[in-house]
Amino acid sequence: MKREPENISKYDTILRNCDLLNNLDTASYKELLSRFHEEIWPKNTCFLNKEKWFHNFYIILSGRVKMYRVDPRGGKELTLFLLTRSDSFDLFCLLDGCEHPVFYQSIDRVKVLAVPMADLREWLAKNPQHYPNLLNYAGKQMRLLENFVSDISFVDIPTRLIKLLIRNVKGDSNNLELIHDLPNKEIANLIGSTRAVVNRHLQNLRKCGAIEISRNHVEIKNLRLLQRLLKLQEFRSSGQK
Amino acid sequence: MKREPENISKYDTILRNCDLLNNLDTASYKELLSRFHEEIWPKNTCFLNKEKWFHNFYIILSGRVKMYRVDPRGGKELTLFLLTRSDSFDLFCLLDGCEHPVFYQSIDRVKVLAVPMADLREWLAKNPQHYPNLLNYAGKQMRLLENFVSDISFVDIPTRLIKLLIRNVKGDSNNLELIHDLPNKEIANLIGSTRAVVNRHLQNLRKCGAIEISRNHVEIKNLRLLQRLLKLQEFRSSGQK
DNA sequence: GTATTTGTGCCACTTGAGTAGCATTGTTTA
DNA sequence: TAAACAATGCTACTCAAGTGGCACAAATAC
Repeated sequence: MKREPENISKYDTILRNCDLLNNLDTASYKELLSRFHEEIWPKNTCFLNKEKWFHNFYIILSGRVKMYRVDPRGGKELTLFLLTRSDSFDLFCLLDGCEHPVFYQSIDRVKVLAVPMADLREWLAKNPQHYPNLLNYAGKQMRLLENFVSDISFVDIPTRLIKLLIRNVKGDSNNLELIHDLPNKEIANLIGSTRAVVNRHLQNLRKCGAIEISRNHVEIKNLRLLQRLLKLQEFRSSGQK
Repeated sequence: MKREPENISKYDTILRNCDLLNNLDTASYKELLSRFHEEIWPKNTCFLNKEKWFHNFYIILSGRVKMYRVDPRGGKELTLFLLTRSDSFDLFCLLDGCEHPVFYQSIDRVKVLAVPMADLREWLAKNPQHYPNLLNYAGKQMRLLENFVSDISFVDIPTRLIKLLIRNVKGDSNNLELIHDLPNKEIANLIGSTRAVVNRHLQNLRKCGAIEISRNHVEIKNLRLLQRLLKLQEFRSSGQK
């Protein structure tokens, strides 16, 4: 499955969009990429982090990968990050070299570039001017996690659902990206809830004309309405106090 | 309030224990410390992050500082990190240079070493061999956040409370550190709950002899029992599925 | 083409966490 | 020392979220 860097260069736009690789000079960029090779994983492949990821670092070229935790008790799942093109993992292992007790699963057929973790560390040590890129990326991820914590603790399920939908519309269109074709169960995992509850609230949103639903498909019908509902939820909560 | 580095050297053990400064060579260490100055904040001083912290980076010498978020709606609080001696902040701003929408409040009279964020960045750029320290620390914090997310989403309040207590006993003793003198309200903020609910569960733990409670004081009476209760909770939850 | 699996929609039901309120008891301050 | 304040202990109540179950539809496998 190994390929030469020349072939890799066709992914330039994807890679330049990756937080770790943007604004690199051509020399560093090429040297780094020469250490990568391409891998393809079929849909729904699942790995425990420590087995494999511990030794490689990946950048996604196409397809989606979810990083999630499983409740050791009930088997409930929580999706921490839904990774897509230009995202990379596992940042945790890269940062501190420890195991990371999470699972990864491909949601589509996925193409990645892989590099041995040790190679990447070596390259960083040799080109320390690129550390700030990594720091930036780490900061970004930490902010996402922090927002997740406060959302789960402050915000109720219907509001979290609306926020999820709004966050995933592309630009000013009504087009849902990334999550439009997920089953209710996966949507529930993204906001820390359950299939039945998410379905209940999706039905409410459908009934008021904000969205349309079919099997493995959610479509935004009225983004403005969703935004108004969000404001309303915030108002209602504060009014009650 | 400025002091010379000679005075600072008396804090060596505290500073060497700080994740950012351990295993530095003496030269880098001294050069870095020379840029710091000491500050003292009275008890219960509260700052919004972006006003002040944006420009300085702090290492705590003594006393506790909580980093927390406030629900814009209800005014509910969530304590994200309870920082103490050898901890530092704000890591988020240091990493990516952006504002960080959190509050900081001193819980005790607090002594810190402060350094302008720009100085620290400059020092890092000049001594890039020390970036890995920072990466390590960032990784550690991310893991804490990730654990927080999954705890809030998977684990019920009584269990989170027991985990908080166990996590804060010093060594093998029964001594609660860091949180032993907090009011119920602050304990609630630490696990994402409310005063009344936390009190309810603390009473239960008291009634079965695991802890003793008085005003602004929680004491472990039977650590073994707490650990057994924790196992029991995990068992009960999984048994129900 | 049939069987099986996967996802949906919707019911009735349970429950843990949050809320409101208040009396009581320490602690601080004037 | 009195008054104000802060923290606690408890009660009764509400409600959102989760649970269990089932019929039905769509997709997939055989």
